[in-house]
Amino acid sequence: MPFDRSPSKAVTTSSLPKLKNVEVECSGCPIRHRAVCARCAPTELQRLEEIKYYRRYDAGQPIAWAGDDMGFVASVVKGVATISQTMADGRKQMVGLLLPSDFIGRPGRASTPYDVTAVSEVTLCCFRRKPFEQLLVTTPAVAERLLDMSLDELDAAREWMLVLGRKTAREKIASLLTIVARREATVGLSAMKGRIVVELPLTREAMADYLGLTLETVSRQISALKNEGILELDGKRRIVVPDIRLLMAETGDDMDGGLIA
Amino acid sequence: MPFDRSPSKAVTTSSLPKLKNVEVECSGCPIRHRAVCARCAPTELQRLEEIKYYRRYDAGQPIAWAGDDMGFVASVVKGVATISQTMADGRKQMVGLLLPSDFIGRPGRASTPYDVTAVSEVTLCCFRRKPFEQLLVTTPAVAERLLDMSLDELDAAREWMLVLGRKTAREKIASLLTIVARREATVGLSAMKGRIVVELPLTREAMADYLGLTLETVSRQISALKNEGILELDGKRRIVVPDIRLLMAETGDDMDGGLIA
DNA sequence: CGATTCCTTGAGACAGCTCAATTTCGGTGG
DNA sequence: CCACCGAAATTGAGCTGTCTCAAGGAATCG
Repeated sequence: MPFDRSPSKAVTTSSLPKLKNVEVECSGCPIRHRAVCARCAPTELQRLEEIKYYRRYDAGQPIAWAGDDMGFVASVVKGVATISQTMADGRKQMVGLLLPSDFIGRPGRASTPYDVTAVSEVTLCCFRRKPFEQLLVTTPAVAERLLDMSLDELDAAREWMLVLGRKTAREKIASLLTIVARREATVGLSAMKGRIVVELPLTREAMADYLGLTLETVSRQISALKNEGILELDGKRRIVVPDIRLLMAETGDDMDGGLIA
Repeated sequence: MPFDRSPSKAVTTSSLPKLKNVEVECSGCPIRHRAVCARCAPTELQRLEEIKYYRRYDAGQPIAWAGDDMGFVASVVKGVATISQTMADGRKQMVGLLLPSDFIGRPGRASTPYDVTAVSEVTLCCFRRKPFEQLLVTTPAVAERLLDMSLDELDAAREWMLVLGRKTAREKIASLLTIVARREATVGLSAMKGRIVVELPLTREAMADYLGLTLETVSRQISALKNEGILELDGKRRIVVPDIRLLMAETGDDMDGGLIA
C-alpha cells in the first residue's frame, strides 16, 4: 500500500514542480476509475467538476485532528496518509492507511474521530461536505460506490484485527511487508516471482503504531528477517524481498490461496 | 460449544411465549427503528414485508462458515452472534459482535470471508441476496441506512483496533464490558447512572477471542475487577456494574465525552 | 560537514501465556 | 428435592515474548 512516490522516484522528496499538473479535469484524473466517483456518468462528472477543489499537504503535515470539523470530504489523489487514534497517555494506534483513490471523511458527520496525517506529500480532491451529501442523494452512482468502498475498508480493518490480536511480532512484520510487497508487485513494477523492491514510506515508529508494537521490536524483527535472508535492506527506507514466498511463509496465514496467479 | 441457555430456561428472560411471536409485521418489529429498514416509509416496508423470511439458530450453531455462499443477507432480530476469523493453527480472532438490529452479509458479494456463529439463540430476518440488491437500487432509504450502518461498523472496528493493538488486558476487559453495558443501558433497561445488569452471552473463551487474550487472562482480570468492587458476578453469565463510571475509568479512554446525557 | 532524526542493539523487567489442578455453576436423573 | 456430572471458570506457578530503558551508530538534510 504505501509508497506511491510514483512519478519519477527521482531524488527522494525533492524535484517537484509537478503538483500543479495534478489539478486536471476529472476525465483525465489518475484515480478516476477507483475513487468514489468511479461509477459516475459523464454528465455526473460534470457536476463533480464544478464543486471539487484541490488541497496539498507536505509530508508530515496534519490533514485533520480528532475532533476537528473537517468541513469537507475528499479523495486521495496522490501520496500516502494515515488514520490514527491516540490515547490520553500517548499510546497510538494506526487504524487506516490512505492511498490514492481512498476516501477521507464521513458524510453525515461533521467531525472526524481520528487524526489524519500526510505521510508523504499528499494531494486531495475535496468537496465541501454539504454539497457532497446532497450529491449522495441525487447521484446514486456515488452513493453506491461509497458503500462498496466502505465495505472494503471494513474488511481490511477486520483483517487487521486478526493481525493485531493474534499474530506474533514476527508475523506482524511479515504481514505488513507482504501486503506492501504484493501491492507493489500488482502495480506491475516487479514480477511476483522475482525480487521485489519495496519502497516503504513508513518509519519504524509508524510501522510499530500500525502493528501494535514498539519501534524497538519492529527493528529487531526486521533485523532477524534480514539475517535469515528473507529480506535485504538497502538504505533506511528500501526493502528488497528476494522471494516473496519465503516472506509469506512467515505471516502465519494459510498461504495456499496466495500468489497472484 | 458455547452456551446453551436454550429455549425454556423459563424464569429469567421469561414472560414471553416469544419465538413464535418474533415473526411479526414490520410495523411491530422490535428492531424496526434501528435496523437496515429503519428509514423506510410505510409503503416501502410493505415491499420488505413481502420478501422477508425468518430463520432461527440455536446457541452455538454456525450461521455461516468462511467461504460459504450465504445466499441471503439478514438483520439480527434477537440474540447474539459473532463474526470471527481462524488461522491455520487454530488461533482465533473475533472481528465483530452482532446484536439485535445489526446487519449480516454483504450485498454484491456471494461468500463471507468470516465465520458467523450464533452465541445465544438467534432469530434473523432474512432477504435473499439478489432481491435485496435490487432493493438497494430502488429504495434509497435502505441504501442510505446501510451505508450509515456500515460506517458505524467501520468506526467500531477501528476503535477495536486500538483496543487490540494498544490496551492492557485490564483495559481490554473494561472496554468490552463498557460497550456491552452502554448498549444495554441505551436500549433503556437501566439508567446510565444506576446499577447496570449485563446479561453477557459470551464464555470466557469467546471474550478472549474477542480481546486477543487467553481465557485465563480474561478470568484473572474479571476476578481482579470483582475484588476491587468495580463489578459483581451473579452466576456465570450475568455481570452487575454498580457504577459504570468506575468501569469506564479502567478503559484507558479519555472519558470526558462519555456518559450518554 | 555538522546536526538531527531515525535506526540498531543490549540488558533487564514484566505482562500475559502455558500448563496444571481445583472449584463452581447449571443441568439432570434418581 | 437432592446428589451427581460435565462444562466452564478460577487459581497457581513458572516461562517467555515483548516492552522499557539506555547507549551507540547510520542516514539524510541544511
